[in-house]
Amino acid sequence: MATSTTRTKRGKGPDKPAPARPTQKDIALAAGVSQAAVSLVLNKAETPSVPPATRTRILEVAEGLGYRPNHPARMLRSARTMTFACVIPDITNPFYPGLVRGLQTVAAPAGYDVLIFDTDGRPEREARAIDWLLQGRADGVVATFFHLRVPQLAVLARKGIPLVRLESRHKPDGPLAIDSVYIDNAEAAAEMTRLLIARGHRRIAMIQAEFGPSQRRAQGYGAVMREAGLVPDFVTDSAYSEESGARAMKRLLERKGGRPTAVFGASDVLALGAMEAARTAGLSIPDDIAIAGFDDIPVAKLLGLTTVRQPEFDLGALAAETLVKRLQPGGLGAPGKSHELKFEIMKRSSV
Amino acid sequence: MATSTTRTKRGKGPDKPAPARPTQKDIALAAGVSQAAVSLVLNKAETPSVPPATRTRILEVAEGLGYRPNHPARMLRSARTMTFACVIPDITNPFYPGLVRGLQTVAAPAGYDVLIFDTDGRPEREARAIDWLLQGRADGVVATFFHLRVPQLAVLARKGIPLVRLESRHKPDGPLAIDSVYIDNAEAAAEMTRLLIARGHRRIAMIQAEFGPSQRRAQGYGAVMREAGLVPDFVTDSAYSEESGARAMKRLLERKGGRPTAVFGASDVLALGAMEAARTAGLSIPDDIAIAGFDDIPVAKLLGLTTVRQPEFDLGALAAETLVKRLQPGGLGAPGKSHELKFEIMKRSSV
DNA sequence: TTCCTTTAGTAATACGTATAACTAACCCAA
DNA sequence: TTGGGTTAGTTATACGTATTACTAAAGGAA
Repeated sequence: MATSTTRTKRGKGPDKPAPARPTQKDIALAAGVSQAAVSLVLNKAETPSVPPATRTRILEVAEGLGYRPNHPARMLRSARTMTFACVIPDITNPFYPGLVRGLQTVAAPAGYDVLIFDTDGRPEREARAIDWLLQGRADGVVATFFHLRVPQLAVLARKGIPLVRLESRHKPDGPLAIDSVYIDNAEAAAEMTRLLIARGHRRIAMIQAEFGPSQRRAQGYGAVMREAGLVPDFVTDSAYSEESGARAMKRLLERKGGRPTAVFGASDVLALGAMEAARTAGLSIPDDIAIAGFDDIPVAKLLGLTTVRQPEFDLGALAAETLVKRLQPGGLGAPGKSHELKFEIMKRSSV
Repeated sequence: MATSTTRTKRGKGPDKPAPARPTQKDIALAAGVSQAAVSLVLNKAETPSVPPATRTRILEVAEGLGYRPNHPARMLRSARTMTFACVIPDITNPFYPGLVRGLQTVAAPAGYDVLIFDTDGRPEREARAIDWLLQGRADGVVATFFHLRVPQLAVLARKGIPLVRLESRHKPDGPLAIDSVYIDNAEAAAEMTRLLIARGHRRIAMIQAEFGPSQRRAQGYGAVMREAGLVPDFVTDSAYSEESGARAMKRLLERKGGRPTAVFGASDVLALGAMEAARTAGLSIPDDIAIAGFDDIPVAKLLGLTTVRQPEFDLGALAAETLVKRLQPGGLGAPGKSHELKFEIMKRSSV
């Protein structure tokens, strides 16, 4: 028993003798019971085999020593991490913090923590995320993948890790524990395009990003344009960043054939960059050029940006609910479902 | 040995037979060696006691089975989580994502992941964060606490978990592994106040939040105001949110004695709310009322908000570097240091 | 041949928890 | 007085990994 008390703990290096975090063994020793009894009392509300007196003593000793359960040990033993991972391209894109908040709001009461993994929208980082998840660091995942498709993602589901994808359209049900939440991006973009046309615009350009939901939004825009007998006009820059948006706008403004009268950014961040570039070029919005976006990030309202509202908080909350259900007994067997939420066109002053 | 192959794994419930993630034992079995040999090969670059042929065989089997190390088991065994926690009031406040990015940028190459914990700026959630950290979920922490002070935080350092606080001023060195990074908030606010006075303003109000760095900023503002023979004028609303800022501004505008000519928001988010309220009231900025903020969040530039730039990315990166150093052998013994970074006044069109 | 060294590993253990299986001591009824 | 049941626990084991201490076999030198 002396071995237990002389234990030095965590790194036998030349560090200061950081006092050990007390374990159940320490409590057991101090309370004169076995470690098993301690575990029983600490975890079960009702313990038929431990009388109230002993129970109280154990709890008091635990309290006195400042006992906190060792999370890694619990994870190992129970094969549960009580953690959700949130895999997103970029936390500095204002769309995602809202999503994260929605996730957390549902996850926390269910006992789950949320861990953020940024991919930068790069394929190798997305692959790393999968690898990371396969190490058993989270019980479930909410993710936006720009590059990976179901074949690469299926490994998660097969290993018992449910995944909820933030998607840009309805996905057919599949046999695996891969669900999705989405708004109909194509229809939303179509509606926004119709609005621009209704306002009299004929030369409408769309600023796209290379990957991600931009594609689907472009489809909606393109379809409506052609339907109206107009020519879709795409400018693609790399990422969902203001810099990309500004660069694309510059290219539009420098064109020989004259500039468009309206520009539809595939995301608010792109639209913001476009607005800045337009202002820098001395154009006034919406008189000289109309600008629309997609996402309705918090700033959009302040800047008067006309945009498509995605209910990001609700999307996150719904994703979390889906995961919580999946992780209840038997939940992994159900086929993958696709949940649609409604978008809304926010008409403001930029159009 | 049949026991190992018939193992069903993770939840003996009525779930689908999710195939087990292979362990070192499985590799050992398939390669005809012991688990110890597998661990050796997988972890050490050089293994004198395992010849190249065996080594290659083990690696091939591991690859073939799709082996991924079990993170919880590693954590338990090595008492290292390879995770940093980032404890912040609210990830939707645009100041923090930049900080997180800085953190991640330094943490990732050093092998650390970053986990986000929102406190909402509420004392009980801050206490929960401490509790959570004491469960051994992270090797180090970067945090902004609005309520907890060193006495409550010391427990982390005493248990060997280094902490870097995002502070609003210099902190004297302490014996514990508690460091801080900061810009001189009082001086920054003072300088901004001087700018407002130089622009001819006499009636300058400050919108404060109840807790957090607002206090320190208010001190700088108050000192300069009094020095200049002016009367500090504080309006306090609860949180760092646009709603709070707008509410506070409304109160300022509805005052009987006439409204101030300049308003200094203790944070950009507060200033943004104030701007909106001013616009709603039909005032033009800066002609009818000047507005200044603090933080230089990304939108500030777009909206032309004059503000104090905090190098949030660098603050995060520096915090991460500090943690990485602390976690090197012997790093926990050094006294706590306070690192100052420079702020910058961003003069834009709102003042 | 004997002893020593090298090679190529293996066996055992610990990390902290949860839980299934067991048991000693006592009481009560038949 | 024997058997069964309850009370109050305990013992043992497993989760997957990392690491220390050990060893069997082969090769070489004296």
